[in-house]
Amino acid sequence: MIIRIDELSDVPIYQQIRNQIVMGISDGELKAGEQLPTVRALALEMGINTMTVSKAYQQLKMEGYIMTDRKFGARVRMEIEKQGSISDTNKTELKRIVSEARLSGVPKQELLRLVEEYYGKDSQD
Amino acid sequence: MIIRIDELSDVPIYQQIRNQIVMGISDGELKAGEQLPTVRALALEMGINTMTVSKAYQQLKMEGYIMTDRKFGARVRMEIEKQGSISDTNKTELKRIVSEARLSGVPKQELLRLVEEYYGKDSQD
DNA sequence: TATAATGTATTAGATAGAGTAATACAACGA
DNA sequence: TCGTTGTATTACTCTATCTAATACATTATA
Repeated sequence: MIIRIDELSDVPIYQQIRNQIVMGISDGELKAGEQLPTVRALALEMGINTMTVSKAYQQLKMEGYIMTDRKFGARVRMEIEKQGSISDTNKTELKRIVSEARLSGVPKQELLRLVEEYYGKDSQD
Repeated sequence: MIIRIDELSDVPIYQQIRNQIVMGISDGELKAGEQLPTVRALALEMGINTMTVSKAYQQLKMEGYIMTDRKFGARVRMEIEKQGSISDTNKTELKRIVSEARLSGVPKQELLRLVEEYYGKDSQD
């Protein structure tokens, strides 16, 4: 999996790494049980510090997305716990994005289409 | 319009103010041409510094949402320029939110419903 | 047994952004 | 003239981010 860092973004590097891995899992690009690059390998590849990658992995571990092990390194968890609800923070963010899009003249259908695209195949479909 | 600041949030205060005003405009709570509180009044009311509010207003002005005038203070712009598209940043954010929701077991329909709710009545409906 | 690789902890420092604070200025109405 | 408006300026504190250099425990492998 290719991880790209936007140097101009105000989103912290470790957060960008974390986000892209989460999206990779959701997309199916990263499968359950799959091993992630080692912190050293990823840090070397991206030209950043080891601890920056470690922070991303720690957060992912704390959130239940991955497991870390000195034996196998970092792997995607087999069964990610399902809260079943959207966090208040994400709800507020979603409302902000929808509001900005609406004021920019983006049709509602375009937003719905994007959500469909990003969500992908639903197991309930 | 009531603006609430989440002290625990890692979103900067001036950004929270900016976001809530944008959402207020989209919701119709703030109408075109309506006058916003003065920077001093809002700063006093919220117990924050004048310049923090000024930063929020400057950003809103730069983005085309409001107009500032020494005569009338800050007002919502009559005609907000419509780009017609969603910014790359917001697209990435939207994908992140959708991915997290999906992995949390939130059904696609729930997300679509939220977007509908936040968007409100579409002029094209 | 020795070596290498794993995630992690520790400590320190540099840098930038956020927020506060105190003033001051120009523009405009009353 | 006086008050209010947004804004500019300057300085300071505080925090988060990121880098840097090590070190440690654990485990597979030669």
